[in-house]
Amino acid sequence: MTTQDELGSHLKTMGIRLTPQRLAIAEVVVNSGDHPSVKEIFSRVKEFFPYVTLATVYSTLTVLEKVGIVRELPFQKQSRYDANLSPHANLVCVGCGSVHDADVGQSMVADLRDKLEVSSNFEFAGQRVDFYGWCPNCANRRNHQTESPS
Amino acid sequence: MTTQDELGSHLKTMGIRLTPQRLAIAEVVVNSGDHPSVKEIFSRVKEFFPYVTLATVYSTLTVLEKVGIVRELPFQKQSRYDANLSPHANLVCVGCGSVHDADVGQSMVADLRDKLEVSSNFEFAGQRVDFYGWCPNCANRRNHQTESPS
DNA sequence: ATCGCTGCAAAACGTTTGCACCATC
DNA sequence: GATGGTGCAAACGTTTTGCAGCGAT
Repeated sequence: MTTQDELGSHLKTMGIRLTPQRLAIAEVVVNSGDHPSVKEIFSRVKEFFPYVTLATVYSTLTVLEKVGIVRELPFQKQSRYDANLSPHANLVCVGCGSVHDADVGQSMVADLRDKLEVSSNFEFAGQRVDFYGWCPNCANRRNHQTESPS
Repeated sequence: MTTQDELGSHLKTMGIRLTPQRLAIAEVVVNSGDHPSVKEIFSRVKEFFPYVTLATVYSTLTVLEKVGIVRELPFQKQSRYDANLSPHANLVCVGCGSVHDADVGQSMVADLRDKLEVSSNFEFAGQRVDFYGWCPNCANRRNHQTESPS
């Protein structure tokens, strides 16, 4: 639950020029429970700014990432954007493609990072933890559906 | 250390037609310590089969993934391929782009998965754990290099 | 001899870039 | 009024697809 005002002042604080499009794009990503793809962000923003283009969405997302408001999650087909910047795991449904944060396990992600940090001479800067599987809906549909429907 | 014969019989066992190109592509991925990109696989295979094309490499990698010999690791710019199918973490250098398996932490990845599996109603099928940072080489170069060289 | 893989070319797709006009500061 | 963001169009790089000839079975 982040207000437009909060987002707006955050952007201004970072010396970023504030436009209605940027505010709308930021709000879509920040207030989406899921991790929307660029096209999803594009179409949601289009409801308010019918003439907005993908180029603007891409450019704005890059700016928002640079000031630390969102994170890019590159996937095979297209990138999604995440407003949760703390170490956490994502649950990716291989059925419907939905992506959601795992409700628990944040500390384990941090623990794993700490452990790897001491046992390797690697300077850690970030991480990406995705678990693939079937969300409740898709798992259900999968189990109750015969291979060859009559 | 996997021999061509072992790879060959694995492919034959799966009912996959065995060609010299496929053998070479499989060997490159399986016997590469790192996780080569498609273009890297392409150029390594080209040393032995100068007329091989990217289309063949892509098609073969898809087949190899289907029979469970390799895994695709999609990155922002291009996909890499990994022959280590057990749950593990990757160390991705943001300086040089290299990708290597973390030597420890496999059990923690499995533990995290187990914990998430009981606390969510998600049917797990796989995972991808990447840690981003600076490899020893790039970290060194970064620390010993002034921002503005004279 | 059959089936399907290879190599070639073209298409498809997400993302990036160049530029003139316009809005924010 | 100056700077830089927007929208439009074209470019780019990776991946996918269609197809004829050839190689593995």
